[in-house]
Amino acid sequence: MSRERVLEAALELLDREGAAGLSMRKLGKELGVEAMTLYYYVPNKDAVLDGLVELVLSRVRIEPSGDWRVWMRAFAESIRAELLRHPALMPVVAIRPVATPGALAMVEGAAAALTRAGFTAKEALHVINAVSTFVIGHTLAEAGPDSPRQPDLDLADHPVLARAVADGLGTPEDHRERFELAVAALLSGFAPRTPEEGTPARTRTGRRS
Amino acid sequence: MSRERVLEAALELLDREGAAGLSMRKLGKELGVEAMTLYYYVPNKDAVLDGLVELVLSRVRIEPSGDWRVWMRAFAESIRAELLRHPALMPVVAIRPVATPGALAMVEGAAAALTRAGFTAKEALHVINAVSTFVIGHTLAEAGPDSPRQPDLDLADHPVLARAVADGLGTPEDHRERFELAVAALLSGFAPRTPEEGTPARTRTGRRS
DNA sequence: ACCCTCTCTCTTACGGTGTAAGACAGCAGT
DNA sequence: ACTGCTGTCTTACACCGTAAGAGAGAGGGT
Repeated sequence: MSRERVLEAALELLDREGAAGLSMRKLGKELGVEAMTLYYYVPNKDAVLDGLVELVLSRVRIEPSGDWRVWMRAFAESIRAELLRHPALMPVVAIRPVATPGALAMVEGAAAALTRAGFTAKEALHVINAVSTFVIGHTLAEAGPDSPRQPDLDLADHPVLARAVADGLGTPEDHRERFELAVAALLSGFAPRTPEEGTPARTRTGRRS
Repeated sequence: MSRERVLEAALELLDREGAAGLSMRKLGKELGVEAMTLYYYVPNKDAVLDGLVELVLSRVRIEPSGDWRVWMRAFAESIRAELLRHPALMPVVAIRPVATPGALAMVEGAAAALTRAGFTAKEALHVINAVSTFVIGHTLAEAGPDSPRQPDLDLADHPVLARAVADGLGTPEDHRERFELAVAALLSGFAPRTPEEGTPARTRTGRRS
């Protein structure tokens, strides 16, 4: 028994039963142990949740080399992928600012790479902040409980909405599509004051007035 | 006594005591009434939370006329402003998809305006989705509990981070600044296939390679 | 052999939660 | 006067996080 085993079991329980199903007593039962025993390995439930967030987010991959827009996009997609693996964790992730050493190191690495691409330190963190908050917001909407459709009201006199739904809005592929579109849009809106290493402002969604 | 009074009292209690302080019993006490009485006006606690989200979000203003990027930005800022008025509501907003008739009407209005600016119905909803999920994600990070600074680890060997903090990262003005920057970036990344009504792709952050 | 200390698990208990079930008061209509 | 509706209350249940401390077992020192 160890903090690691507790966290693993907690994550599994969370995935299986949802956020409401994760209680200290059930978690104890899962490990064949009484609830209070867990408190030997973990100070309280909040610490378990923090640990879960840390655990999941530590699996995010980032490889800051080459065109910064390219690896930033990969970074965004990696966050989204890890989060979508554990939808019930989303509300937890949403509230908890991650300040673990690992996360800080990751941010530092990305920021350093961005400064190498011509950004100011502050600008670099702006970019990182914009991307990560966007990803969390978007994934939150994606993974949350699907909106309770009231099928009469929906399309009645909302022609544009109706049109979009008919075009496939709301399907899983659509989610992915609009995520990628939005990330591309967001990244295309940032640029270092003094661009280095080749790759000038890649066109991607047909802008360039 | 009415659903409205219950919701008002709930919002006030939430603002005053935080999310953990909003319980049916305390809410009852606030209204000079026993907890169970509330269940005459509201089916359950989740409905109260839904009502709160609806209430706060219904105050968001949107005026879709003129340059779409301009009113979209105002829309984003309006969402942020209303959310920041009730920080304790943020975790609640984050989870609950809003599908009330009012919200739908708002979305429809914005989408219609965007199609008038040359967007496809689906594209229009992509833009709206991108902006609103971004605003929620960003405001969540902003309003959440500030990260527990461990002052030794922070700047020790993270030079870029240290540099950014020295430049004012993390201050309230910085929050606003990076919000506006990111929204501008995001919006500048979208464009209708067939732009109409004058205003071509406004420059705002010095891109234009 | 003894005892001591440390590690780990347990039991018990407290004050809180959301809410189901139903009793009861007051008032309206017939 | 009786009926039925509206609004409030009481009681109760199952669950939660966790504080406090008891007790089992192992290991080492004397």
